This record gives sequence, C-alpha cells and structure tokens, in this order.
Amino acid sequence: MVEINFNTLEQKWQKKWEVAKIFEVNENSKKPKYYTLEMFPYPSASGLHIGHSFNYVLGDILARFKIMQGFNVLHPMGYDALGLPAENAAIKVGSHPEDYTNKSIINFMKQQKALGLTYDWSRVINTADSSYYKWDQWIFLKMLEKGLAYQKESSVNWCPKCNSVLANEQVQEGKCWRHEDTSVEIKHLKQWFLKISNYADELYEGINKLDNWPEKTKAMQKNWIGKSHGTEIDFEINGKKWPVFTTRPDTIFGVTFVVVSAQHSKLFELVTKEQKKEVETFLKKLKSVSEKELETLEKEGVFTGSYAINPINGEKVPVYAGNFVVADYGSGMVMAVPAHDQRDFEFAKKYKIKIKHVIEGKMDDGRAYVGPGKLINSLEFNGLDNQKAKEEITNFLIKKKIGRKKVNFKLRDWGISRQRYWGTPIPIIHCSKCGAVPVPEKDLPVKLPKEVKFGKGNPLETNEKWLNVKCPGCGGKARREAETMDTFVNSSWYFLRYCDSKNDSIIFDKKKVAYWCPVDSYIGGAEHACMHLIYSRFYVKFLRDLGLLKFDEPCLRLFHQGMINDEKGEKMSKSKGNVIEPIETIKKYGIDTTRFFLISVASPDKGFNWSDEGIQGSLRFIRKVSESLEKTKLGKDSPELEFKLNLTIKNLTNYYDNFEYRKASIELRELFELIFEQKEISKKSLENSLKLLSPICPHITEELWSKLGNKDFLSMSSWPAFDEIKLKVKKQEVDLNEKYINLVKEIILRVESKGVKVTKTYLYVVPFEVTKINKLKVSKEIGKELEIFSVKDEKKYDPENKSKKAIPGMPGVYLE
RNA sequence: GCGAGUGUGCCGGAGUGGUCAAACGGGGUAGACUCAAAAUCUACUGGCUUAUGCCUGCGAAGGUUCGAACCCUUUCACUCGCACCA
Repeated sequence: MVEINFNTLEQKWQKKWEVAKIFEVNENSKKPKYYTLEMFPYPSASGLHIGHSFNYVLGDILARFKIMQGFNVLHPMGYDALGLPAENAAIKVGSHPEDYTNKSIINFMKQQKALGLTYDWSRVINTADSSYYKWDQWIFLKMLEKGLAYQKESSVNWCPKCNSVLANEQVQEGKCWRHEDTSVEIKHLKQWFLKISNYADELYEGINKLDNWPEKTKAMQKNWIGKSHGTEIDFEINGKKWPVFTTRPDTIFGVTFVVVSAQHSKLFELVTKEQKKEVETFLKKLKSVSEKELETLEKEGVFTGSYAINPINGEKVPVYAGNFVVADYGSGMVMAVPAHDQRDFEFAKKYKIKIKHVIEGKMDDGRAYVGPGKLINSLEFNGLDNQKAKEEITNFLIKKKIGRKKVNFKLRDWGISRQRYWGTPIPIIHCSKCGAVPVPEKDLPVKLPKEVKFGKGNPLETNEKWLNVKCPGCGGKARREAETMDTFVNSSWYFLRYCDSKNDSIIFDKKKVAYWCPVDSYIGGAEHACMHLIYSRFYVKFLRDLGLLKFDEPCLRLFHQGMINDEKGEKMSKSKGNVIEPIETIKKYGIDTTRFFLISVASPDKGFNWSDEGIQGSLRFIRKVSESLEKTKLGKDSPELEFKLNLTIKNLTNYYDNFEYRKASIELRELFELIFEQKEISKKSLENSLKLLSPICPHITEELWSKLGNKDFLSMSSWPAFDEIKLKVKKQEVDLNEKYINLVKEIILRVESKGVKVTKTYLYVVPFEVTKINKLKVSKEIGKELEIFSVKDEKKYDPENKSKKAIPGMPGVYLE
C-alpha cells in the first residue's frame, strides 16, 4: 500500500493559501461580516500544547464554515505577552523577559501555522510591544480624566511568591491563583484602582442580555458581582449616625447587638477607653491567624464599649467588633438579629447576648429561624407577613428619614498595581510639588526600559535613569511611577485592536471597529468567567461612554472548550511529563487526522482523555477518504446516496453552526462509508461531500478538490445547499400500511393480554395520510373492525381525544 | 450551605414519547489475506445453546401513557464554580 505523505501535501496547501492571502480580510466587502475569535495565548517557551490546538481548531472549523457560507470572516490571532509568568520564567533561565517572550512567540506562531489555521496574520498583536501597550496607557489616562482611575491606600492581597499584589479575582481560597501552595498575605499599600464598581449595575443587568453565553458563566458572573437589594438604616452611636445595610429590615425589632468589622477604618472611633486594650489584643490575635485557619474560623468578637440606638424603638444595644463582618461591603457594619440569622445566632450564643424573636417560626435544633412568617414583638407591625413588613418598615424608616432603600454589590474596584517589571508601565509621574501627574498624551508610550536588575523587589526601581524625569507640570525633579499594570488590562480590549492593529495615531478607527465588532463568536477556557470576561465587558462599556464604540457587550456568543487530559484522565502538566505536543502528533499522523481526531472523540465543551490508540481510527478514515477518488468511479448517484447527502448537508449546516462538531464527524463517517460502497458517484456529489468535510480536514479535501479538476480553492468555495424535497420523498417511500398494521397489531396484543377485549379500532392520522391507507387491508390484517379519521375531521368519533397524538407516520389509536 | 451541570453497553459517547438491544467510534473475539507480524477486509461483541422469538436493560424508586432512555415526582451519586456580602 502506498503511504500518503500527509506532511508534504499539507505544507503544499498551506503555502498556496498563504501566497494567495485568502484569509486576509478588509472592511470593503459586500458580504456580511463574521468575527470569530479564540482567546489569545500567553506565550511560553514550552510552546503549544494539545489544549491550545483544541481551542484553535474549534475556532478554525467555525471560521472555515462561515467563509464557505459566504461571510467576510475576521479570524485574528495575537499574544498576551506581558505578565508575571514570563518574567519569572525568564529570570529562571537567566534571560531577559523581552527576549524570552519574543522567542516564545516565534515558536508559537510556527506551531500554529502548522495547524493550517485561517488566521489573518497581517493583524497579529503582541501586547508586549509598546505600539500596543501605548493604548493601555492611553485608556488609563482617559479613565483618570473621568475619575475612574484613582489611587488609594488599601489593604491588598499580596502574594509573596509573585512578589506582587493580586486582584480579588486572582485570590482563590486564600491562595494565589498561580501558586496554589502560597497563602495570600494582606498588606497595606497605596495602589492604583480602576472604578469597575461604577459599572456594577450595568455589568449585572447586562448579563440577562447575553443569550448565547453559557448559563454557568452567567451565573458565576452574577454571583461575583453580587447585586442585592436592601435597606440602609442609621443607628446612632455616641451621638453620631452610623449606617447599616440589611436585606432583612423586617427583623429590625429583633436587633440585640451591632457588629462592626474588625478591619473597619473608623473602628477606634467606637472603642471606649476602658475597652481599648481588649480590642487591640483581639486585633493582634486576628493578624496571627493564617489564611488556612480563616476558612474554618469561628465567629469571634470583642465589645467596643459603645452602644447603638435602634432607631425604630430606641433600644440600646451593644456594639461589637467582629471578625466575620466584611469591611468593604455595605458600610462594614451590620445589625445583628440572632433569632433570624445563623451567623448572628452563633455569635450571640458565644457571648451570651439576648435573642429576641420577631418572626413566628420554630428554631430547629438550635439554629436561627430564617424562614417566612408573621411578625411578633414588633409593635404596630405585629401580624404582618414578613415580606410585606420589609416594605412597610422601610417606608416607615424613609418617612422618618432614618433609612433608605439601597442596592449593594459584592464587586470591588479593580486593583491594577503590580510591583513587577513585565507589564504596562502606569503613565504617571510623581512630583513633590504637583503630586501624581499624568504623562501627557504626546509622550506616550512610556516604554519599559530594558536595563533593569532582577532579584530584589521591583526591577523598575533599579533603573535610575528611567525613573528620574522632569515633572510635566512644573518642570521640577520628579520620579516615574514604577508600578506596572495587571496583565488583564492588556487582554481587556485586544479584540478591538485586531480591527485596526497597525494604527499608530489612534487606538483604532471607529469605523473599522463598528464594522467588525462585536465579536460574533468567542472561544476560550471557562476559567476566565470572572476575570477576563468581566474586565472586557467593563472596558467595552467605558470605551462606549468615551464615544468610541456603539455597542454594549464585547461578544455575542461565548463558548468554553473542554479540557484535554492524558490517557489516565489526569491534567497535562510539564511536571508530570504527560504533555502531548501537537507538533509530534502532526508529524506522525498529519494535521487533518489530528484535527479530525480532536473533534471526533468528544463534544467540544466536554474535552476528553487523549488516547494514542484512538487516533488510529481517525487516521484510517482520513486514508480512506484520500483514496476515495481511486476507488469510486464518477458517474451517476444512487437514490440512497442522494438522500444521505442531502440529509448530511442539512444536519451538518446546523452542527457546524452550533459547535456540534463531534456529531458532524459521525455523519461524515457515515456519508463517506456509503460513498465507498457506491459503484459510481456524480462529480457534483463528491465535490459536495468534500465541502462538508473541508472545515475539519481542509488539506486533503483541497487536494482532492484540485484532483477533480478544480482550479480555485475549495476553502473559498460556497457551502452546498440541500434539497428539502428529496428528504421528504424518502420519508413517503415507507409503506404506511405495513407500518400501521404492525403497530396496531402490537398495541392490540398488549391491551388484550391485560384481559381487555378489543372489538373495534379507530385510527387518527394526519390529513395527507388518509388516502394512503388501505382500510380493508389493514382491517383484515389486524382482524378487527376499523375506522380511519383525519385529525382535522370535525365529525370524527374520538372520545379520548387520541387524535392529538397523531404525527406524520404515526397515528393516534383508540380501541373499543 | 448556595449556584450550574452530569448520570446510557467493556470504554468514549449519540439518542429527548413508537421504526431502540440502542447510532458512530475505541477496545475485544473469531475469520480472510500473509511464511509471520503490522496494515486492510468480513462477522460477532446484554442474556437465552440461537430465534426476522422471548427476557433483561439507559443511576434508583414511583407515576402519566396502549407504549418511556426520552414526560412528571421523589431519591441517590458524581463533577465544577462561589463561599461568613448581613
């Protein structure tokens, strides 16, 4: 047998596509646009792994399908090159991050090109290039102008391994998202923040409009943004008003104490002289608690010495400092109702504080009653249903001007300061006279200096020449901001830049972005649900408000690809040595086989366990297809093939549109299996079959296409249409009489076996079947008297309304 | 605890009311080819000593229906995400 040299064949076609520039696109097309995007990679020296390829192949199949469907398809690629891992990896191998990254990118590109992807390489982006991050800085300055970028002293999450600050989203179970063995420390630092909270409500409500996003991702984002409606109530403490947020104003008569967060910035305004020592001891103890213990921490607190006055009934209740109250949510202070809140209950038990019931309901096995009920012990509100009471009490408080309705969000502002080198420099100059002065727009970009020393602390602090500059305000001595931006800043808007990636005078041409965006289909890992995918929604809303965009959401459809594990089902990792490199697989089996295998073993969203044996099956199929021309003569189609081809066109059109590639691969196998059985097949049908396979296996189909005498590219040809009539004809070929006889016989048998005597049978069929049924024949065969009605027949005898069950090819049956 | 989702044959997985012992693939068994192996091809691959027949069967238990893997109720198991947000 002649072994096909897939590698040569594949390279040949890749070269031809490249020379013809068929995947390079522009806005001057009469076709409708389609923007499909895969999340860009973080280039590392180890190169592309099979999970990357899976991601790209999923997107590529869609892109190829859409091209053939007649869309003007934008399918770009770039590199999320800035960030800590690259810096750390570079230090480890004794290289400079810039050199390390550039090398990695070249390697990545080479491997991506080998996959035969439809990228428009003329638009490639590298976020580590100052021509890109210049616009990060520009956006930052715009945010500063609008008051959305600001500096504040705050407690921040600090990872000792990264030697830097982390955003809230980057802290997972008290650990760094990059170092699962490293506990995050809390440090107090002056930091730059982006006011994402300004958009909290729009980010939350906008989720409802994201119809083509996975439910799970939407739920995660909602949970993360955490919108809750409640009431803010003023409690008076030592003559001053302290607001408290609650979602349960109906329980206000049950308040027996108030808890202020131990981290509250104004805590000591509440602490009396007598209690000062005790509170300080408590705070010290809290600091010594490690992050691990925090997860199972018992609710603890200490009396501050102060009392709060419950505004609704004037009751005096003690104020505690507690470890379980979140300082920067609401006002950092809560009213405690131990009878109807589990946390308050535990706290009250521990410190022997009074528990007062204000809602009817039993407290089971020593737990607070949190269910619904009627109010008690609540003066004029007694007897009210507690849901109703929420409104009435809030209205009462509003009238008295001691409370108001309030919406609170869990979403915090985004801390973007990083004390590391390999990130976008924050375009700020600190002057002793003028304070923090923005770098003038004309001086952008602030480039990263190459000369720095790595090792201790922030490398940017080691280049004095770069650091020392004149103040743009007064011209005096000043110093650059030595912090860089979080890497997620770079990825928050890169999909916009693709539309005009070479523009060096403005961030992008509004018209070009208006043409291509929003992204029609976005593919990437689910791990970005609460980081990248919230940040980019925020950026889009901000840029829209600047007047640069006319849409609200970055992408209309989102798809998360599954994980590819090793044969044992374990996650691939370098340390385990179980990483499958696509380059190796491609060399061995060819690209088309690899692509076919990747999508045929599992649903794209579920992933699968890699198997070297499994790929043999795909190889067998690809070989057979590539030999199909020799095996099958060109001629006429059999009716069977005609039908199957039509059906396959119809189904695959749907499958490709909905990431159901696995099903597509199955039907393609069936179709080609049938083709191999044929003595002859029409050229047109064979060509159409090749078209159907082309998105998954573009190389061999292109080869066969040209062997059939075509001079153009199959990749650019038009998607085949199917003939609905031919599908219907096939259905009608089935002999209804035979079918109905068997069916009714079976039912009668079943019913009679239960002891019921059947004398007469009624069939209800869809109208066009009425004439097709031979009443005499059927009646004779089943041995019963028979009546046949059309379901549309108004006068039909149908005591149990069985006619509603009838569908084409399936009657409703009533027995007497 | 809250949220999202999943449970089908040896395995991966189709199938959402009748044509289902259940697509397609992987694996396995037997046979053909071959000196032999690989590749390729053919048959079988829930049980019943073999039948266009019966039984069992789609996590478990009930229910609706002439009929359920598919609809309803309850339940169990697993996976993932969030977790003191008042």
